[in-house]
Amino acid sequence: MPMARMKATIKGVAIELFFKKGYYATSISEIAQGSGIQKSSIYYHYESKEALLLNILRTTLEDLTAFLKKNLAGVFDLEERMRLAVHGHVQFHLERQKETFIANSEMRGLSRENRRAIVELRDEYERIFQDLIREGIEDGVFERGDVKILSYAILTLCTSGASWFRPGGRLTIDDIAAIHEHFIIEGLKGSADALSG
Amino acid sequence: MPMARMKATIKGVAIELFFKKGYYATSISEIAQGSGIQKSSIYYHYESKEALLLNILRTTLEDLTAFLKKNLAGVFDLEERMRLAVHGHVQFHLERQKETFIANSEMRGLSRENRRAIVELRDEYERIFQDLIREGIEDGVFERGDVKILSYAILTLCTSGASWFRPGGRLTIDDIAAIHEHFIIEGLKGSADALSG
DNA sequence: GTCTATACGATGATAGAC
DNA sequence: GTCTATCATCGTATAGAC
Repeated sequence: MPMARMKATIKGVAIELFFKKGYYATSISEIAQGSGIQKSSIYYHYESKEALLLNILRTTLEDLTAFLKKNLAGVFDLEERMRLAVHGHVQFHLERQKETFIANSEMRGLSRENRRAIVELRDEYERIFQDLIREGIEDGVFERGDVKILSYAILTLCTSGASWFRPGGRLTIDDIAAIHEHFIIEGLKGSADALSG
Repeated sequence: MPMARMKATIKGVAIELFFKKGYYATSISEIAQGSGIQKSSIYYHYESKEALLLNILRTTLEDLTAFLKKNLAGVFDLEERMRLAVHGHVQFHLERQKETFIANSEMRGLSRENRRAIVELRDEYERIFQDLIREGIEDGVFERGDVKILSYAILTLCTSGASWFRPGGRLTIDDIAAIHEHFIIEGLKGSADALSG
């Protein structure tokens, strides 16, 4: 098997296991077994267990941010930009449920320097939402409110779907994204002043 | 030191460590060191590491449910009941931030039977919110909507404060509870129909 | 109730053959 | 690229003295 293939296989198996059992509870042996190789062979592809986790977290956050920027490109209406941002955020979190769950829960498995790098990526993503809220308020599209708290509330609400969503269930990804999109836009326009304290 | 005291000390140390490093990443040795005893002495108070986790999860969920029921006792107006439920939920999650974080993230550390028992406690709590939403809709106080999805959204939103709240910061616990209370009541009354898909 | 000592398996990681 | 063999360490938990 060519290296790139096995490297991707290992990553896929790790995502499944980290999602199901958690990073610390998953052993290199289990990842090797799921990949059909011996545990020592893992180290040919990844230099450590933490490097494997870091790879998962980094690509997930990079893909997430790239997806958001792509969705917003060429759109200038602020309400429409927020709708697209929320919709894309929900969509990505449901389509890549396992990776985003890991990204939201397993940062403690990283060393200080690695964690710093990942937190910076996450903050960059959150800043896009905070800018959208700020611009919307300045423009009068949204009511006044605490930008940081609003952004946390929005992102948490949208991410939450990932914990109960089951593919093939009653609602499609687009249904759920639409529900959140509507709810949040209403909240930002109508009740945002309540969030300023 | 009398047994009850040390048992509580161990539990307190475990809560700190499980919150900071996670259940699997925390060793019995570390808990012992933090408690000022040898690791073997832990087993005089708790029969296993999992029993310690179970104890934390059970008391947290039992206290949470008792707090909610106490808050709702003697109040019959449905909007007021929902306000009190949200306010109490936020308050408890901010006052006992570490325990509720553990309760929300470390259930995977339990065996199947123990997890079943804890999930049942959690479901009992969530059912109180779902009943409130259902009754509010039937009474015409809230707009129509999907009761389960609404309850998940409400609980997630309120719990989220626990991940960024820092005691002594800009906002008090009551401030944050009031913000959420207002935001959710507005959502239930005004935009709830958006959540029915 | 707490101690010292220890059993015993599993872990992440490396060395070197093929 | 993958294998076998192995290392050092640490994990939970127990036995028995005090």
